Amino acid sequence: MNQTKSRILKTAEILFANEGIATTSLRRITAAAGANLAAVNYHFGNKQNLVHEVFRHRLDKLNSDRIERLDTLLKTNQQPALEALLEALIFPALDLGRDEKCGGSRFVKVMPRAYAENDADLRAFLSDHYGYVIKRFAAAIGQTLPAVKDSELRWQLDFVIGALTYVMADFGAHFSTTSGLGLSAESLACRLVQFAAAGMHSLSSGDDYLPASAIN
Amino acid sequence: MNQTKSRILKTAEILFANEGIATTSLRRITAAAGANLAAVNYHFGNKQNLVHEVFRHRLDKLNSDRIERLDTLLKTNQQPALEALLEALIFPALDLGRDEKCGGSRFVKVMPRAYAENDADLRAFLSDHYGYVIKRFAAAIGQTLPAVKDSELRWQLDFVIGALTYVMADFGAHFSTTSGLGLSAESLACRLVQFAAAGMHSLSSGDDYLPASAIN
DNA sequence: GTCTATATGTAGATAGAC
DNA sequence: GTCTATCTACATATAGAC
Repeated sequence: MNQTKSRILKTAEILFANEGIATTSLRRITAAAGANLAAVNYHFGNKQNLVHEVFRHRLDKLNSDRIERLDTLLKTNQQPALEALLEALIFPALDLGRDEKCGGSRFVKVMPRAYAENDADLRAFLSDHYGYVIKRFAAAIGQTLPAVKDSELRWQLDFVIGALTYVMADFGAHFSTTSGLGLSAESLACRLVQFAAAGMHSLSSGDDYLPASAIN
Repeated sequence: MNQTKSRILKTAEILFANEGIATTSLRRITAAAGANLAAVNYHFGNKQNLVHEVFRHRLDKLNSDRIERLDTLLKTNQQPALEALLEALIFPALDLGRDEKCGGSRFVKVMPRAYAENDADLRAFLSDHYGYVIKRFAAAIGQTLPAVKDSELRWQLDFVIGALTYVMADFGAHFSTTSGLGLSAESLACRLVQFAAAGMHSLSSGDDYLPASAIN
């Protein structure tokens, strides 16, 4: 890849992480990258495509890692444990967050913005390109927890992905400044897997929780 | 409150929810509210103050509801169950999400943006005004789970708030279009409480989870 | 309290020289 | 492939008439 092009891509990722996607101007990006404003349009066509490329650059690998782990699990074990499936979903994400050298730890702060900024085009791009990953995990987890309806599973996975997304952003923020508050990405990932598995097992146990207000 | 002022406040909330805070212009707000552009500066001073007022308008009540529930729990029971404490944290948020009539269901889509857009001023405002709420819950939960270190508890509450924030935004989006995918806000809240309590109990049990990759 | 008009800055995008 | 210069649109904010 052209040097100017890759500098713009890298700088865009940093600024998107720190200052948001919609609010970061092309002028700001090119100035920080030591490139000319017109270079963005030359190399990427327009801002929208630049945003897509920033995500594609990281998510292609993250999601192929997830699918690879999932396939390995399903090949060696036709009914993997919930914990193992959650590991396959969660560990690659926090591996990315731990990757200081290639800048993956920067990208984990960009990801939550895709959800929160709610850019219709970006959501469509992500859903088109990576939606099948969540679908495949939902299907595999559905096999492991047959008592749970599909619509229930959908919400439970939302809990898990919400916690993962939020904690990645928070972890990314603290990791760079305070070296992780004494908690490594790996141990954080283990805690999240344990947390999520316990939560999902509890919700699939059939022992429905009743609010205290309904008991009193 | 002046009619023009309250129309601007309400319209700003809707547009912030749908299109983001930084990216929604005052022109767009006043045009949609049927007001004049200059009215914003007259009634709110500047855009920053308008943003603060949108949040204050909802969060004052949400957080006083949480504190009221927490105080009631602590008054009648000096060691409340984890589930009860999580209810006090979570139920008011999903009550707000269910409030179609007064527009609370709109606001739940604005809240995640406060995290994601990472506006330093807005974060400071929220932390200054409402940070004590999370601190009080952390303290109360710490009493109930004495085996858990403060720094651990911090991450676990992040899991919970991440799941809550994410699911509120997602729920708000689907609630308005499909009437909630067959799941009421109340039952969603119960599931989240059960999920979070099971996760936190598991992490405080001392049975540390080991990744499958470490076992093989 | 509400309006028009305008000052001032910045956004994305592109034409055309080199 | 990279630059300068510029177009067009839209941002926040304010002064001053009514």
